[in-house]
Amino acid sequence: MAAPAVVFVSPATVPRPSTTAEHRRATLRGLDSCRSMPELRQYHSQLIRLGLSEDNDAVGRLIKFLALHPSGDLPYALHLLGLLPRPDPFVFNTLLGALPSPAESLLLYSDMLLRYVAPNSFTFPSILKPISAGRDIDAGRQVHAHVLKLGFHPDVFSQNNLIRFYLSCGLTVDARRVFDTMARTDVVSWTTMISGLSKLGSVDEARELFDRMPERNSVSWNAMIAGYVQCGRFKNAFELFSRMRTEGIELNKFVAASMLAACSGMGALEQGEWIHGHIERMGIELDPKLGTTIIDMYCKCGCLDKAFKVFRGLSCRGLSSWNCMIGGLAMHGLGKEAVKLFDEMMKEEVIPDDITLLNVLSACAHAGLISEGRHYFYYMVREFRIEPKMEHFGCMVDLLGRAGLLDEAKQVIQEMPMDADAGVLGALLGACKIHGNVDLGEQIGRRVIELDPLNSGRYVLLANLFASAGRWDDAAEVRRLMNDRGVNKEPGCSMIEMGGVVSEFIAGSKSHPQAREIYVMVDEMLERIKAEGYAPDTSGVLHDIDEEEKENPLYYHSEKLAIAFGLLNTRSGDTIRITKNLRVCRDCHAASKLVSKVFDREIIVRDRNRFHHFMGGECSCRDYW
DNA sequence: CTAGGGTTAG
Repeated sequence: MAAPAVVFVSPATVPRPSTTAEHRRATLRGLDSCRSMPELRQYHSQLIRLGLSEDNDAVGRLIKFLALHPSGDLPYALHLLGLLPRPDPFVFNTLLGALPSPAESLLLYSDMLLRYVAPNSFTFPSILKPISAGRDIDAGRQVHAHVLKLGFHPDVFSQNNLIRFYLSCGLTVDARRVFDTMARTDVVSWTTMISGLSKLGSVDEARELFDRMPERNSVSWNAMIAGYVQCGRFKNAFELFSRMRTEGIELNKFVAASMLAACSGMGALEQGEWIHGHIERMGIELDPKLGTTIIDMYCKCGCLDKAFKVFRGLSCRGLSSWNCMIGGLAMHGLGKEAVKLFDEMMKEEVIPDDITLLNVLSACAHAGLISEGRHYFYYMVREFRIEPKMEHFGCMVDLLGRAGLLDEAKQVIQEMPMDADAGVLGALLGACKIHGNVDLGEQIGRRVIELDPLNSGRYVLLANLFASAGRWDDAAEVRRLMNDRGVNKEPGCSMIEMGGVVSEFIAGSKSHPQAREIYVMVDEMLERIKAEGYAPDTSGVLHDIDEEEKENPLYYHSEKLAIAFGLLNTRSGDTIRITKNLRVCRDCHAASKLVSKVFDREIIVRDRNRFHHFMGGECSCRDYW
């Protein structure tokens, strides 16, 4: 049956219902499907004409639209509430949840009490929404007191929202207290705890709850999987995912998105492709978020062409899709292409944000596009009205410094409106290392270490800078400082996926089942590239930009082990993909170039900063990294 | 022909 005709065009066309009650009903139904402000105004005037301006139900629907719809009008909603002689809890509840700040929400709540409107079980979840979002601890505690005072503690909805509130404020103990004393919990109580604890870094505590919970749905599974992904524990995410599959839980788009992020983190292309395939097989629609997650997966797994294909195929592209694609091109050193895509985005009149510009600047930095970088940096405020943040300055320092324009980089730091953080100064330090400016590097390096005393990379970089200048005593002193502070070097680790299985290698480690063959292969590999002119870069023990254990011979850096494993499991013409946690060192970079030529493989290495595509003895970064 | 509003996942 067709929907009943509702009237908001002109009085002449209005079909006249026989009774006012019928008229009222039709108007209320129509209001529920109202989609725009002009339409709403028509309904409002109609309500007034029907004498319904004091009708809670009717005006309540108006308020609901005004409060919740994106094109709504909160002040108007509050105004209407003020006109109601006997507002009911519903009207208050709707507005309590829609107000932007905890203070306003709390104020309206006290207004509600002053007008003798009794809160019901919908009231506390509503008011806790802005309070949780605004992390207002005092407001939340007051609400908690009222939940108890007014006897709503048996209400699971209210309790679940108190848990959410405490977790959003980082108050794990309070959240736990509510959770542990609940007479009845439901799946949402458990899932809220799991998700909240994970976001606060207590994934293991979350996992204990997950294992104990009486009933799990796909939301619970995904909350736990996402928890692992967010803290970088991809292996745990994969383990849990396969358990989820064996238990026959639906792989919906949320789980797919989480797992795609896990694949991105590990650079696990085959797994990622499988998830993408599953999304297609299941006919799951690509919303902008999911589409972007797939694009990100392909970018971070080294498959730019596939990322582009998905990007081009998206029916609904969000800003983040553009940002992601531009960032992907940047990571792969394709600066010109990134700038081109940015131009295309401008032509389509998509409004860029700070991330867009950051990615454009980073694209310029990775490709050495100095003048383009300067252009976008100086014009981002004027043309796009985007104020540069710390990261933008860092990017500029990186761009200029890497190109050897140390003075200009220094000038950027001096002129920036905030104090440079360790990231920005670290970029300058890196540039000093590349260009052998020991004096500036020493000065900057010491400041970076004080700003970021727990980051091993900073010490290593400064020590290496001293070592490269022959200042061994200074280098040793920096190392001593690092050791005294108990800062440990992050061990270099390389991952490679073969047949859907991810193998991890740590420098010098022999724990892999094929370790013997791999080490034999490394030796053969090095012999064969030596014939092509490879000379191990052993100039000084601490010579590399970063960071693999100097105690381990250069030859058994994790990257070389991973390449050897890749060679054992591929044939001539194949591609080997490796993901590293640190930056690729100079020696491994040189070796990889030659291996790609001698063994006829394309080797794609993702390091901490960017991608290197080695082929035919060359690297896509043109040694500019 | 007195409903309408609230919580967990990317």
